[in-house]
Amino acid sequence: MSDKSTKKPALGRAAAIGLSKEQIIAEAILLIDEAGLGAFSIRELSRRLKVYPAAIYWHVGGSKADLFGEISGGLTANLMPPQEVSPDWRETLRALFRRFRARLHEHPNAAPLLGAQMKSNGAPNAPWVEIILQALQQAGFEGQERIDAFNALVGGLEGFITMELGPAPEGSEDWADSFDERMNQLDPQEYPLLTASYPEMRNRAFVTRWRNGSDSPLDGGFELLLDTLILGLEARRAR
Amino acid sequence: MSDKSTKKPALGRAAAIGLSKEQIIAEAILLIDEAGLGAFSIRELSRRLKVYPAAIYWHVGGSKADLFGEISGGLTANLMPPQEVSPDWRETLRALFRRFRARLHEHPNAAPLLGAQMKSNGAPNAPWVEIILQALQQAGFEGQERIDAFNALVGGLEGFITMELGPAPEGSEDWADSFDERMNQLDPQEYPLLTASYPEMRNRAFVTRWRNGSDSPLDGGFELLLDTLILGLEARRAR
DNA sequence: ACCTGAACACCGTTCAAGT
DNA sequence: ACCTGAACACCGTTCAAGT
Repeated sequence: MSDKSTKKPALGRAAAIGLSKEQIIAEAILLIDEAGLGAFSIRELSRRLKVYPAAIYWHVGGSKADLFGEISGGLTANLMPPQEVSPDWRETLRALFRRFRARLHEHPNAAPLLGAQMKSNGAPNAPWVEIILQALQQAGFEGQERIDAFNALVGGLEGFITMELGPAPEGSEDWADSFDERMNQLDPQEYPLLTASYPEMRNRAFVTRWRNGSDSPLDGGFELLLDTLILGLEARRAR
Repeated sequence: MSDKSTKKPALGRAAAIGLSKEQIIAEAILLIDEAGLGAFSIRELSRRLKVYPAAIYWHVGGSKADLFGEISGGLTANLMPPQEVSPDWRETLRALFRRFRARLHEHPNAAPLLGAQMKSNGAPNAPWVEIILQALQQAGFEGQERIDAFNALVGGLEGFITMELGPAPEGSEDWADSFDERMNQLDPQEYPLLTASYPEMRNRAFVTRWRNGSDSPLDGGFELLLDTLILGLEARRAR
């Protein structure tokens, strides 16, 4: 029976719709990009694909979490091919995490799937991990300290991006007035630095913002963090 | 009419149940601690309090997000009284962020409300911000660089904790087998460091874990991050 | 193999009505 | 002022049945 790769997709058979896993994931990312993770639902996705909700479940393993895992996995694949790894571990780390951040900024609404939840397709991003471990080895870290340094780098930098792209509160711009008012009520005697810095920190710093990082990216903070971590790792080795 | 602070809570009137905002928030935290953020719902909360769902809405402003904001705000209040701030900025930062992490580890399931989502009651934690800005001033940071450093510290450290306490995948322990198997299939030639380190990294490092930080805390990574950041900030000032 | 169609057990939120 | 009771418009997921 030549039911494999006939041009017409199984015309006459029941499955003439030709839904595929890749197609579902692609449409899911589109939906998340447009409407946000909070507005995403299997039912809305099925409406877009013009199929019944149950059709989704046939292609992607039994649950919404599995679908999120697939999306998450695809988002961070192929970040840095081996030949682009620099001989200088500092450059390698800088380039790797900058690309990682840039990738997530392309799909900010999907970012929480990575850092905030542990959604994965069960296939850890091995090349990514290996590059970081290798850089740390070059920097002189061994054994348990290398693993701690790995966690510090990943937790610090991916954590930053996760917070940066965390979903904004619902009534996006209604917050401006109430937020500003509360800030103006603060006693400058008690909070001299915060009250003085608020004009520059407003929506440009954690805690004092209500817009998220896709509208107001925190480039300066990320670059300083990256720089400080590398400087700190050097200083630690120098002791 | 003395309907204020009579001993018996308005007996005879309709509202004899005596539901209060504080009571609702306390029970909500209990529910989140026990069942996790994913299993939390207004309806389940109302069942525990033995009231109709709509009763919740009367006390806490119009939405579930507002309730989450209240919880989030209460969780980080009173972290460090002014008299406990050290004259050494390094000690101040260390103590502040260690306490912050300890606080979130007491309610790990509620942690995503802080870092991962921007849930807040509209009242930024002013004392907390002021202490960090003050420490950075003592360290010699001014103007925009101080704000960048603030973002680097908060994003890096709170981000680490957010990732550390991110919710684990659903079938908690079913992941062990499939995860181990995938790791054993990796080519040691291609991934020498990862395959060699996997025994020590299994559930003790980001990316190579399926349990979350309340079961498997990443103490070493956090301490190294804190140390590295402070060393890095010093090195940056020394230039 | 792939999808329909219907069903089940849930949600968050609103609103009139009661006391 | 505070809560009931019912309703509305949604969910995720399962399962028999169709082709």
